[in-house]
Amino acid sequence: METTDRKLAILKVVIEDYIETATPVGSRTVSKKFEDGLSSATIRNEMSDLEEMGLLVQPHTSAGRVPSKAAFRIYVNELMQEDEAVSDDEISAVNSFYMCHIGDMENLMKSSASLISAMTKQPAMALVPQLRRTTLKRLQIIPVIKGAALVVIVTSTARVKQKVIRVPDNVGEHDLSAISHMMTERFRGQSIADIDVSRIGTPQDSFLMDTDVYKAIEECITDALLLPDGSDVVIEGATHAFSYPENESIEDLKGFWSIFQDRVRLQRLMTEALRHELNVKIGEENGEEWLQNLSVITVPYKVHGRSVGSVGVMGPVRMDYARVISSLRIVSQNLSKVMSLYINE
Amino acid sequence: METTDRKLAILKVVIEDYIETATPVGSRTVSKKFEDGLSSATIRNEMSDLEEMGLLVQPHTSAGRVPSKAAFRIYVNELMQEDEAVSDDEISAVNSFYMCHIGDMENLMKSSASLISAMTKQPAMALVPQLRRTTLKRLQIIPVIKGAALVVIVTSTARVKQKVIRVPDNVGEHDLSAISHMMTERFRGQSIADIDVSRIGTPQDSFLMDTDVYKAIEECITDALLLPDGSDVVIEGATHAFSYPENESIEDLKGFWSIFQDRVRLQRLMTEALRHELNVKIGEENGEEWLQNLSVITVPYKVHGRSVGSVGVMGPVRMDYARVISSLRIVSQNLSKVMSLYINE
DNA sequence: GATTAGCACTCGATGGCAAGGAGTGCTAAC
DNA sequence: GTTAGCACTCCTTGCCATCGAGTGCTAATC
Repeated sequence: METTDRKLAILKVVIEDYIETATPVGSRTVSKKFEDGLSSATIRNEMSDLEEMGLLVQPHTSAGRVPSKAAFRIYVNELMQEDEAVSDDEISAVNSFYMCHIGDMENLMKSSASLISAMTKQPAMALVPQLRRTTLKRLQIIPVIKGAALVVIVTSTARVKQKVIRVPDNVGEHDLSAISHMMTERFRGQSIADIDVSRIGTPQDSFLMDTDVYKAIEECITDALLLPDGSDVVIEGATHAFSYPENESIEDLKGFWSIFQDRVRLQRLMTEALRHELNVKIGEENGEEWLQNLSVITVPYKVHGRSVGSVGVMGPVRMDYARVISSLRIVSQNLSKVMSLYINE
Repeated sequence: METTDRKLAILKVVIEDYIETATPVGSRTVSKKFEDGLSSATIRNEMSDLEEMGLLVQPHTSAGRVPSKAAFRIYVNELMQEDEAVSDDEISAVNSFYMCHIGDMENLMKSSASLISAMTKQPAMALVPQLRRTTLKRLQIIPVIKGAALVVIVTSTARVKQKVIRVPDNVGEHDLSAISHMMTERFRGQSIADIDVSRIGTPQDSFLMDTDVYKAIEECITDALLLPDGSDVVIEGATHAFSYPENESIEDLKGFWSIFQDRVRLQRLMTEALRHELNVKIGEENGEEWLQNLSVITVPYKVHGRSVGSVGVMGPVRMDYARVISSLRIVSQNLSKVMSLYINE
C-alpha cells in the first residue's frame, strides 16, 4: 500500500496529538483537528490502512490508536517541522546566555545540559570535548595537608582536573612548587597521551627522585584525562523523569533511573554521536536492549569544523522531537561558537 | 495506665516486626514471636491497652496495629539495643577504610556518606566541618584561557574550593602567579571571614590595581567559603528512596526527592545537629511540616573535643533505628579520628 | 485474678458482573 | 470516494458478594 499525502497528514496529526496527550488518539479527534472537513469515518478508513502498514497500533479494539516506533521514524524524517518549534524569544535568551558565559569547560557543559533540559523538559546530557590533541597547559601541585597534595591540571581544552595524591612527609611546599614548575615547563604543549613522567631529565634533588610522587602524578594524569570513566558526560535535569506519564510504576522509574546513572554507557553513546550531524535513535534502533523503550537524540558541536563533543536528550519514545532537535541544534551552534574561542586545535 | 514490663516487651516486638515488614502487626504474629508462651488473646488485651495509651494505631478495625511516632520515641529511648546492630566484620571494614583513606575534605565526606548509605540502605548526608577559625592556607590563580582564570583556595581545614573568574586580557600567566604569591603571603593564616582583599598594600604594577580582578577574587573567597549555600552538605545514596515500601505513589517519591534536593535546608538541619551527641527527630519533632513523615538522625563528629560537623540519615519514620544509629556512631568515631589529623584548630 | 478458648463481628482485598462509553469496522446510501 | 448509521468490542467504573486476617468480648479455665 502506498503512503498518500493524506495518509501522512493524518499520521502527523495522530503523532502530534499523541506527543501532547500520551493517550491513544481516536478518529473523531483527528477529524476535528483536520483542516479539510473530513468525517471521522473517512479518517477511520485511512487509519485502518495506516495500521495495516504498521504505522499505527491499537492497544485494544475499542481504544484509539498509538503511533508505532516506525511512525515516529517517518515523522522525524519527513513530517515534523523544526521551524517555530522553539520561539525566537527562547533562541535569543540562549544566545545571550552564551554571550556572557564565563567558566571552565565542565561548567560550560553543565550549563548547556541545564539549558537543554529546561527547554525540553527532559533529562539532558552533554559530552565534554574529546580531542585527539589535548595538550597540557599547566600542572600545579598544591599542598593540602601533611602527606597529601592536590594536583591541578589545566589542559589546552580549558578542562580542569584535580586529584589528591599522597606525598612523602619530607616534601615541602617549596619542593612541590618546584616540581610543578619543572613539569609544566617540561611538558607544556605536549599531547596528554604522550606525556611520560618517568622520562623527565635527571633531577638534582633527592625528593625529585621519589618514584612514588612521580607514579602518583602520572597516574593522576592518566586517570584524569584518558580513561573513559563516564566523567566526560554531564547530566542535568534527571528529575524530569518523575513527570513522564508513561512511567506509571515505580519500577519503570527505577529502571529509567538506573540507566541514566550509568555514565560509562552514556559516554559511549554520546561519543558515537560524533559521526553524524544529527542522531535520532528511536527505541530498538539504539541496538541495546536496555534502551528498547527510550529514544536518544544527540547533536554534535564542532570546533574548527570538526565534531569534538555532543549534546543530547534521553527520554520516552513519545517526545516532542521537533522541539528537542531544535533545542539541541541551537545549543550546539552556540557551543561551537564559544568553544572555538577556547580551543585551538 | 502504667507501662508494665510486659507491655513494653510486646511493644518492642511489634515495632521490630513493623520495621522489618512495613505492614500492620497482628496479635498472633506477636504471640508466635514471644518467648513466654502467651496466647494471642492475652496479647490482644495488652495491645488494646497500648492503643489506648497512644502507642499503637489501628489503620482500620480488622487490621493489625502500627506503632505510633510516640512509640518509636520510646523505642529509641528505652527499648532498642544498639549493640550487635552492626556486625564486627562491618565495623572492622569501616575502620580499615578510614585507615587507608587519602583525599581532600570533600572526598572524605563523600566517602563517609557513601559508607553510611551502604550500611543503612538509606540516603545519607554529611556536613563538612564548620570551623569558626577556618584560615587560608594557600591561594593559587591558574590561567585557563585568555580572559579567564581559575582561583583555587586551600583552607586550613583541607578544603579545596575553586572558581573561575574573569581577568583582563592584558593580565598574563606571570602576573597571576605574582598575585597568587602575594595574596598567599599576605593572608596566610588569617581567618577566612577576616580577609579583605581590598586592604592589600599598594600594588606596584598597574594590573594589580585592577579592581575587577580584586573584586572577583574577593567574591570568590566569600562565595566559596562563607555562604551557607548548601554546598557544605554532601548527599549519597538517594536512590535508596526508590525502595521504600511506604513510597507507594510516584507523588510520594517526588515529594521525598524534592525535600532531599533542598541542600540549604539540609545544611541547616545538619548544623543544628552539632549541639547534641545524638539527634533523633521523629516526624513532627522536626518542627517543620515538610518533614512530618520523615525521621532524621544525626550524629556529630568532633575535632579536639569540639563538634565541628555531622553525619546523618533521612528516611521514613519506620527505619531500623538501632542499626542506623550504630552505623552513624561508627563512622563518626572514625571521622573524628581522621579529622583530628587534618585540622589543628 | 490472670489467662485463654471460642465466637461473632469488622473491614479491606479480591473477583465477578452489569452498565456506560469511547472507539472501531462494516454496510449502504449519497 | 465520502459519509451516516449501526452493531460490536472492550476498557472503565461502580456495585456486590465472598474471603480472610484480625479484633473485641464473654465465659470457661488455671
